Amino acid sequence: MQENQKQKLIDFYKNEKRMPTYTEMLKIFDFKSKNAVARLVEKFIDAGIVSKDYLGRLTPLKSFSEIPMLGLVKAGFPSDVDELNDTINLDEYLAPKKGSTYMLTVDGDSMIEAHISDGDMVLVEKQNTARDGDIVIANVDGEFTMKYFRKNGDKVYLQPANKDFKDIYPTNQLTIIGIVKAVIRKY
Amino acid sequence: MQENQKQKLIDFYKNEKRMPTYTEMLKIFDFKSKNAVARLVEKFIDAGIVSKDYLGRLTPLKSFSEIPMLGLVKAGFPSDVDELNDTINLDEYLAPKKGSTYMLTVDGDSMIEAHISDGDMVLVEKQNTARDGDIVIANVDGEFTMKYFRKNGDKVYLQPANKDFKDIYPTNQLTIIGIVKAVIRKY
DNA sequence: CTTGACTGTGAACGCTCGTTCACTTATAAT
DNA sequence: ATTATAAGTGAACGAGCGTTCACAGTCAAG
Repeated sequence: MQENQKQKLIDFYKNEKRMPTYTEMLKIFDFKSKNAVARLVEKFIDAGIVSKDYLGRLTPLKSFSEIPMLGLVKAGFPSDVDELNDTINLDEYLAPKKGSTYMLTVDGDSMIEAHISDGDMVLVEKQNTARDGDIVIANVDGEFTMKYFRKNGDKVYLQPANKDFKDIYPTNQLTIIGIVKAVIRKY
Repeated sequence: MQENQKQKLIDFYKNEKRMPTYTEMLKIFDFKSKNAVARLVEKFIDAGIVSKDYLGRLTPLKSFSEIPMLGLVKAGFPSDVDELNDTINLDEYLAPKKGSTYMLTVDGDSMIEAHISDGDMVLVEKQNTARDGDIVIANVDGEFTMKYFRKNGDKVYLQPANKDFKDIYPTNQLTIIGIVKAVIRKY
């Protein structure tokens, strides 16, 4: 099996969000007999690229949606990447609670000392409670903002991560809207 | 159609990486006739949750893999989330070149002024060229490191983002291994 | 040249899929 | 009570699926 056959299969799955039928694979791999396809599928299975579920249907395995997790930067890239079996699915890793996760763009540098810069993206899980130290999206007296949530006894306030900003003590209302679960910056 | 029917469908797709057959949906939705399933599927299609491709096969739409992109933090959450149609697929957004993207854990604070901290994750695209200003993973004289890549005429060196570190001028060898495309920090 | 392994073709077959039709039950309006 | 609409049952059907068999071509080893 060639590497580009594997890629063709992955490409199909990416485009169609499903596995191809054997008839479709005739075209994909330029065969003329479904038997040839069946043999190729067996090789895919042996190679651990796909599997068949309890109904005998083709299902994609890790290589379709996961990316390799290497160790520390210091360790560099291993000579043989195949040796590594630690992989991660970005979707599941970053947004496990799909229904209640949202992405926001950061505006301003009030959290710069927490290494969250203007223009970064944050993944927020919607919920209305927070613990001391969480980075939250909150509505304070009608304004939306992202800050550290601080709770000291029954004293509650929002704390920026920037010397130029002051702590925010709500005068009327402080509503926790969500908790920042991840920061993403793209170059 | 109830919301939890939609969720059952999404859960099935998440687990099996494919859509259920009508017979499987009998169990999922507790029907006894495939006709009832067919009617429900029509509603799913009308609701824009799934579609049928050119072969008449069910395929998932955005709600299966994408998360909503809201605007700036300042803008807060809209009252009606459904009004937003801007969504993003984390996998495609962060790792468009699946085959050559790897995830590394950052070791040390040499890039702290670029707001990349010890313990952060970086997504790296493997390639052996870089442009001035790129953040690269490189092998300098046998050591792996992450730094700014600097090129001034034919003078090439690596520059940390930390006053406590000095620029690195390779004595023997400098090999670009990959370019940092994204930084991810999870809380 | 023979042999065997590998790879592909072509055709046949049973099975399950999604569709469809007639009928029944439930819900709500008049 | 009557009617209309929606929602579910059960059975039947054609089509396409994945499987399998016999057979042909290719290539390297003996």
